[in-house]
Amino acid sequence: MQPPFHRLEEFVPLAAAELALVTGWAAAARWVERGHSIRREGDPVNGVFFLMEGWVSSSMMLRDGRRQIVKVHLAGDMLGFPSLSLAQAGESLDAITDARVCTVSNRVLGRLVTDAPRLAIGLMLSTQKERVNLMRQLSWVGATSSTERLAAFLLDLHDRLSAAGMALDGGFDFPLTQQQVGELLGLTPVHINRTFRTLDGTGYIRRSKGRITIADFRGLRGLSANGTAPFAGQAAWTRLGEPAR
Amino acid sequence: MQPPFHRLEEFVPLAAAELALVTGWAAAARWVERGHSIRREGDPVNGVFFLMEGWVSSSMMLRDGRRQIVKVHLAGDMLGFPSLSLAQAGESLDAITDARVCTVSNRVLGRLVTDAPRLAIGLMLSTQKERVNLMRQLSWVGATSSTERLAAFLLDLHDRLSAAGMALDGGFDFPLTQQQVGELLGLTPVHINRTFRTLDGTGYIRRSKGRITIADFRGLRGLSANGTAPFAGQAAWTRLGEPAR
DNA sequence: CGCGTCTTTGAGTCGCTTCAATGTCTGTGG
DNA sequence: CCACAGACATTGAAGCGACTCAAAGACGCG
Repeated sequence: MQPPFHRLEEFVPLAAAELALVTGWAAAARWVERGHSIRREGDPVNGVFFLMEGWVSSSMMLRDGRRQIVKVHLAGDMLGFPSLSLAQAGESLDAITDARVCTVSNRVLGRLVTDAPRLAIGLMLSTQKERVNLMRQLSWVGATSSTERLAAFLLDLHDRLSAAGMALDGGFDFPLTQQQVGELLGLTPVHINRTFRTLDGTGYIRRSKGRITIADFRGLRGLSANGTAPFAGQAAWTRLGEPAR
Repeated sequence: MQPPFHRLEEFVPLAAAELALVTGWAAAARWVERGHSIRREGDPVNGVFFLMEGWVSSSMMLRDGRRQIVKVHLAGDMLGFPSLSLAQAGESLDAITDARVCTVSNRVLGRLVTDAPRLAIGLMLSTQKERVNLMRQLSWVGATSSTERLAAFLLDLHDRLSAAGMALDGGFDFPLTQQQVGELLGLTPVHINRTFRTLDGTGYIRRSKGRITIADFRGLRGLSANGTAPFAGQAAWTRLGEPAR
């Protein structure tokens, strides 16, 4: 199976040398078992990570022990970028399923601007995309009901899995526990359960163990409070004047 | 009054040529009146903005008309970066007070990597910082009570104003309406009001029109659910190997 | 003075939480 | 191959925090 570079090339196509570079990262991947941490809040920031395979959550802990999952990462995502601005890591990265990740050290990152300028710009745009996604999630959590929230999340997840070739006919693997979904959407696991039951009771989705199928896209989209974000793809790069040769 | 470049230099000190560049931006500033938009959701993405003076909100609209304010920007902030990844702007930028902003065009941005590499890296780190802040806000909104949320927001705001020299002895101007605070924290204006009254009834803060004073930092911090994020400052740059000459 | 915007207050309701118990599945060891 | 433990899902009942609806102050401005 080829490494999931689709996210890296979403905004800027990679030059041959750059492709070689990231292929080099991929060679040094390591396995992390389900439930184990890739990096914990407070750990030193030695670099960022590239997720080759599996699902990983990025979360922050509150003082009272409550946890907010900030994002569920899929294969192809870069992890840990935000902590570059911090003295110690501000987010925990935990493997939801068994996961394969490789580390991109600070040193390599620092050289990226000169060694792989197109990749650097691509990562910058990718980071902005993550910010948009965070803003969208914030708006779900801040301003919508549990049904709207869950609907929006499932649709978003489907789109992302779909882009990675991991969804077929609206169906996809779903390894998250209801507890985790709750921590992501700011709801209790109990209420997540009732909301799930509402959605599949109404026929919007179907569930079997470890798997979800979206049965009625139109209906779900009707529930969800905001549409799909119009990411610009390569146009974002062109717009900047394709500065990196 | 000198332009608020403190945010631009938080992570990487600017070279003389770079300082000249941003001073050039500042020369072309324009005024935006309180209540008016700098850019609306759906507008074309012609560049980003630098906020010279005043308060600006960045918000997303949901289909049902509800609005989520994603961030309150202060003088020195860069605005509109996330929309670089989008085909049309995904966020509205609205002047909360009269504001002075200048535009940084796509073309200028595109050249930044080669023309002002240190600034480019500084902006990249700054963007990561914004991501951390967004994550923190998400965790407030997703997992804390109204009191904790408001306390955390006021403390955070104070710290930011303080860094810009706009707070004295815990006191600062506060031009937001309770409606806007509600849209920011995911609560109704009515409930924001009651929460405010609780906070100043208990003596944590004092309010007079358009102004807030934090009277009991220790107490407020006790309410707030997470501490201050440990931003790395110049160390973040050093860690990357100071790659940009 | 009068109008619009914002703040404050009260009363009633609802969505989500809490607490608690039961059901179901999976893996594991005897 | 069955018994059992642990993790997860499901369900019910009761409570509470935040919302809704509504009305009345307070302030600023023309």
